[in-house]
Amino acid sequence: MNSTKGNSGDAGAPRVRLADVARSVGLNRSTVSRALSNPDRVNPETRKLVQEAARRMGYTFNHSARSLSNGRTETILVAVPSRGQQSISPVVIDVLRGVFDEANRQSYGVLIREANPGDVSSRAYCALPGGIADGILSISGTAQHMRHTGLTVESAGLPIVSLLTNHVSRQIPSIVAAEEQGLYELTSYLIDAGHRKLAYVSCAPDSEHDVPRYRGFCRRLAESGLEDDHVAFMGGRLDFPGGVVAAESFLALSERPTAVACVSDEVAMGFIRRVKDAGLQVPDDVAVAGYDDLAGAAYNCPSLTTVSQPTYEIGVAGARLLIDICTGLTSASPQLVIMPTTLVRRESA
Amino acid sequence: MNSTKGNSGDAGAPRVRLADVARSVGLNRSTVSRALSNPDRVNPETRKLVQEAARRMGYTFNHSARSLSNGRTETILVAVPSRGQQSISPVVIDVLRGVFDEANRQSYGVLIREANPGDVSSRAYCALPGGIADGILSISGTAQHMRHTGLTVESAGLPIVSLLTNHVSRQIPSIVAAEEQGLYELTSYLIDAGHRKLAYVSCAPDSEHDVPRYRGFCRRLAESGLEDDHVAFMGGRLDFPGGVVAAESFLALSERPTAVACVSDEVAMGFIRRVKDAGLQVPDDVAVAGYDDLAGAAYNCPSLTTVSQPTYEIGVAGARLLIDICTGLTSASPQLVIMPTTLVRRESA
DNA sequence: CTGAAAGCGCTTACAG
DNA sequence: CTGAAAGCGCTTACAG
Repeated sequence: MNSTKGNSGDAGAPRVRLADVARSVGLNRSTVSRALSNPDRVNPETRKLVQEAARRMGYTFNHSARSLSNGRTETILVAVPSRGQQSISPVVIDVLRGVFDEANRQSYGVLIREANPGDVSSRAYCALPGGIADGILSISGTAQHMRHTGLTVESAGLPIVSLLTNHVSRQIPSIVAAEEQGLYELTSYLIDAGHRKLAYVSCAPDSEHDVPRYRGFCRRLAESGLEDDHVAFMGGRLDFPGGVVAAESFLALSERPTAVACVSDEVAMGFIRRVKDAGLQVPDDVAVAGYDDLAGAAYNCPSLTTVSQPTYEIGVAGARLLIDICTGLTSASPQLVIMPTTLVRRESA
Repeated sequence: MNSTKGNSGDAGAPRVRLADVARSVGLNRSTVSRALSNPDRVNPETRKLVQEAARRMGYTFNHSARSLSNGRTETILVAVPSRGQQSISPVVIDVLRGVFDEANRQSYGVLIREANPGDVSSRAYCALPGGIADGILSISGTAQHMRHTGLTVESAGLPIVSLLTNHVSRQIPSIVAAEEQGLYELTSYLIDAGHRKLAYVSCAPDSEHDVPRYRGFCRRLAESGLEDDHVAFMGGRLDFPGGVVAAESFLALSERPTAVACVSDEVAMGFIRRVKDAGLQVPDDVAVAGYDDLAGAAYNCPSLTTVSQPTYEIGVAGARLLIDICTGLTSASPQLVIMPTTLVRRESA
């Protein structure tokens, strides 16, 4: 069958197998297997004997064989949204860190797939082979994304958990930040600071992240009877250039709002840059706030007042929930977990 | 054996197996297997029959079974250096994008492991199980890192390729940016602009990335007989705060250099911020340049003159080289590939 | 071109 | 507590 096991590119001697260890200690393979992966079901002395032999011989189990046999891969597949030419979003990266740490802790592997939300042909998941992962973690997946990549519970045939975006209506357990509440509090802060004419800068009006944030903004405005006087700008993109574009619209206004809440830190930075270039002072002429609390937010000039999300914690919680579902510890019921955000006051607003 | 196949968390019907397809078309499993993974070795009509049945029945192969049988996982393991509490370096992220794209193109999976260079106990690789990946891609691994994580050709038992850092002396094929040349050209540019007293800002004097960059800086200085008059500052960290620290030392100087080359963009941004706060003008009082050409470099105020590295391309080339070695297309000889850098002129210098 | 058989390296009921 | 056996779902020389 595979006498030429190990490709031409390999280095080193052939791997030690379970059978080799068994032979060396004079025990059956089943006993050795148990001693290694189910130590309590074996005589303590046997256990020790086997474990020492395994260590001495440099035995490590074969992942494919084990998975094939017991039906679990102890690997999770993480789907991160591609932004085309642009680098992966720093927010997603931070969630990923949490996922790595938790997966590591539980000795799970993490397989990553970058998926293009717009590209219908990226059927990476429609034909997801079996035996590759026990579950799927979707980070910041849009509805379109979920549909196009086959990230539905049925078509994947694997449990799915969504992070950062709420897909409980698709029967997918989701862990999100309290985006609406975050913007509600930020808006409160702006109103308390005396602002009466506010603006909101979004990227696309119906984007997954824009909807709850804008809702929180409007809700707070309504509570102070200010909802009729606000303005909403569209940058068109969730990044620095998007903020610049929005700032142009802002500058063109005859009667400008005195405070603007941006959908993200990157957008806020672009907005600030443009209004500063136009000679305005931030926050004196216009207060500008962001959302995300990226590493760079503290270093911006002026430093950004923003909403901090527990990205790392969402990653940890997501990995844990998914693994618990995979192992049957938790049911796959479409629960929604909302993690608290916190307002970070700095110079820009 | 595994009658309870599929964990309690799974969704959907049991997977279709090769044998199911075989039965449905009245052919042997071997023929079906060939028709699907080695189409040329089968009668065209048979092929079509099988492929249609497979599609109709929603068959996808089982990755574990296939790997176990043919000895290849078609997966690469990527080791990215952990920065502790900090987010993964944006440079590494961009390399990763290239890796994803190329792996995808070749239908390879990408398994990620974040490894802590300082943490000796992170023996993630020492006990790397077989059947998990065909090769390892190490991104920006330091020597210490490689040693501690068992990333040596012998101990991993798998081919390794190093990206961004040169480990050919450890018999590891490496793909790096022309860092020395990049700084040589940047320094040329500064000298041509009339600067005669220059400074270099490093993070740690013997860091993998500092050595070649500083060497390029010094070499160019020497060519103009300027090597005795330069200053080197240490920020201690490869980030914004590191640049701030270095700027303090700079400001304390009685006779200050007129141009400073920083080891990275983040460091340059910190440096600029601090000297601006001290009332200096950039580039008029002091010209400051970075290295990396991060997305934010263009948005900094002033925008950064810097050295651009082909990070995405290095990722693509790295994945391709590793896969070629795994499949035996290329030998695992410790070749060194040096990708060209380019000087990006903006406002800061 | 196709089929029957052996084998990849594990795990896990089932006996004892 | 341990062993013998069957089985996970594929692939691939080997015959025909």
